[in-house]
Amino acid sequence: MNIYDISKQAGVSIATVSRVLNGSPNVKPATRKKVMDIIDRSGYVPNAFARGLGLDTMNSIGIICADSSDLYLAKAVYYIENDLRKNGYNCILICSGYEHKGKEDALSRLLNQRVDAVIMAGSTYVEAEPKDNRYIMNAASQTPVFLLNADLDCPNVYCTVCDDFKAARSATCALLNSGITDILYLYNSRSYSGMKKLSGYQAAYHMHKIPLNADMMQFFDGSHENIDGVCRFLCGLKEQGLVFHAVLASDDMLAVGAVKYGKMNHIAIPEELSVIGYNNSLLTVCSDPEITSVDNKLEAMCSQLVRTCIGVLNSESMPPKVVYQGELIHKGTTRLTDQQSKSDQHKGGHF
Amino acid sequence: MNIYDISKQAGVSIATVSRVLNGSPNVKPATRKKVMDIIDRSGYVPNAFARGLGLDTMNSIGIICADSSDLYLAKAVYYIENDLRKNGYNCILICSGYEHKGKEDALSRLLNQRVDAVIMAGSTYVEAEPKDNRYIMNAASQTPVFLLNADLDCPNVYCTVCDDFKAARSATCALLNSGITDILYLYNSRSYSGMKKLSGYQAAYHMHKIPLNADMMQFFDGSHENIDGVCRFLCGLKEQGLVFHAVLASDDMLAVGAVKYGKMNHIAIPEELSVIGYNNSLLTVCSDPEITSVDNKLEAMCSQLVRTCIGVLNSESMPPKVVYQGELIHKGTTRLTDQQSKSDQHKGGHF
DNA sequence: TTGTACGCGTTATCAT
DNA sequence: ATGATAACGCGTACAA
Repeated sequence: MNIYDISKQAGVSIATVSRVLNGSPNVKPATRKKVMDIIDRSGYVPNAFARGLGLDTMNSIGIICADSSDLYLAKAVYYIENDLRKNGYNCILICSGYEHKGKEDALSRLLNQRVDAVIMAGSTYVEAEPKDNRYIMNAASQTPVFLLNADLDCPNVYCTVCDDFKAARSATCALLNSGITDILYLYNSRSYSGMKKLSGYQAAYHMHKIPLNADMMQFFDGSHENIDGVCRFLCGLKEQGLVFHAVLASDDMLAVGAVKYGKMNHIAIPEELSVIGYNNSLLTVCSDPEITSVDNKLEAMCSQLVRTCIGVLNSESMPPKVVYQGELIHKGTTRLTDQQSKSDQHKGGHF
Repeated sequence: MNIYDISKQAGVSIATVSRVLNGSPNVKPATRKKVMDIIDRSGYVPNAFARGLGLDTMNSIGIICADSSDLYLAKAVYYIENDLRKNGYNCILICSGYEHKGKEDALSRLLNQRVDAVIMAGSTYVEAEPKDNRYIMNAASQTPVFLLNADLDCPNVYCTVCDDFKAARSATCALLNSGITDILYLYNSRSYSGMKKLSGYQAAYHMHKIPLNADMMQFFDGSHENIDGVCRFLCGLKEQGLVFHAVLASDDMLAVGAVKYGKMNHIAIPEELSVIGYNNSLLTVCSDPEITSVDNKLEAMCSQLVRTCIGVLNSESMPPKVVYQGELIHKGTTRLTDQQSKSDQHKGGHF
């Protein structure tokens, strides 16, 4: 079944069928009805490939993320797919993994597919070495690129980020204000955003004029699901004599590990150990007590990212960078008041 | 840049360029090299739409799931995408939601895109009413359909499932054998697989000649993330006077709620309350104690599903149905021995 | 309001 | 081993 078959059966030319199909106003109602009847009866659907060839688009957008089963990225993909679909776009999903090669492959795959845009979700896509971001810039010269939680200043690249520096600083300040000065910063990623969080932690100490201790910034080098490993890692630190009364984690999963560590060692939470996670994910409510966490407004960010994307595809002028503000959500692993953390957000504007 | 530009620069016809591109053996090595040099230098890539039009495929496969941010489905999508990519296919992801309309829309969208195959992940896609599965059968007449965790006997539909009936029965038997006869079955889905699990629970009681109590099979009607709601739901049951010393949940998230319920009411786990979850997801290790859960071999199932899919696309003969066996993974919320549960798997073969 | 004819960039068939 | 040319099915400029 193609447009010729329909045109023959309806006794009109393919141009008229095409016009009916695409809702052109220049069709006599009677003709339109006649054609529509044939189309409905036959169940004809235009061939998407032919359409794509002529229009140079199949209305599809690529989404790259490192691991779509990661709690945070899974949410991001879900929000983005929903919004794009509402705007008439299909999503081609590629999980790139965390290695550079995988990222480049994913991007080139999508460009070969001639997607209308590429969305890269996750801070892992912008790296410290400028040359490692070259491949994104090259892609952007062909197709608009939209980054979620990563920042890259380049034409045709649009960033939607959460200010992780401020959020981490606020969280740290909240702990410092409550009188805890031995805060262990626990992280598992050295990505752009990972480094921003670390800087935020450090900035809070500077603000409070408390010297930093390198041992209190610990990198956990393990799988994103190895909660038990995090727990053992902290036990190891304790055995080495490291003393800390709070853990600020760059990810909720690390925070869950910290809570487990506390329980295993009979350390009361939050009385003797405060814990703050990051992402305010489902994990925070699985834990007992529930984990205080930084909410980084993922849904709002995704919604904004798609809005920007659609705008760009419609040749509207769009901001190359939109910054959201994280918010500390107090739950059961801290004994902080909202007042304290809020006052800190207003300080430190000099950073 | 198109194939004509390359052919001109190389001083050959487009046919030769095409042959070089597609690795035809009928090209003189010297010519091949000459053409390849031009291609490499210019960075030319064949137009995917034109290619699609000619070959009637763009090597893309649709994945439909209700909610790609659901822990279980997210894993499924991840495994499937990875395997398909290794086989040279791209994935178009659509989240259909749990309503019928969304599912139909998703499917028709993919068919319009002329995907090579459709994968529907999740038990929600096969419903009790045969007419509600009509849309899948129709799709199957155009494109092969692969179901994960759902069973539909229809030409061109291939099913990869886990025997949830047996798994639920084994889990229930394990509890019964340990002397607990008041087991609350908690579920949140009336899908095909949801009903299978429920039947498994009931079958175990039959096997042990213990009468069923309708109050002990409770449906939780809430969001997939409302752990607090589950907890309150159980508290409500307790207040109504319902007595149970074990909870068998159709989903880990429900089991997490049960553990929380136990803690809130100072019920010792597993001493006074055993809890078994389903899916053996990350949630089971977030909880304290870690939750005993039914592992349904998701990764193996996905791998098999993709293998079947690739086989079908290559016109190989493939089995329309592959059944996996779940396995009870003992963790901290039960006091069962492997022996007990294993012996039950061998009984009841008459079901 | 409608129809004709061409272009989109491949792949494949058939000559040579 | 290579080239000319016909599909593939649609959108659309232009003509009528």
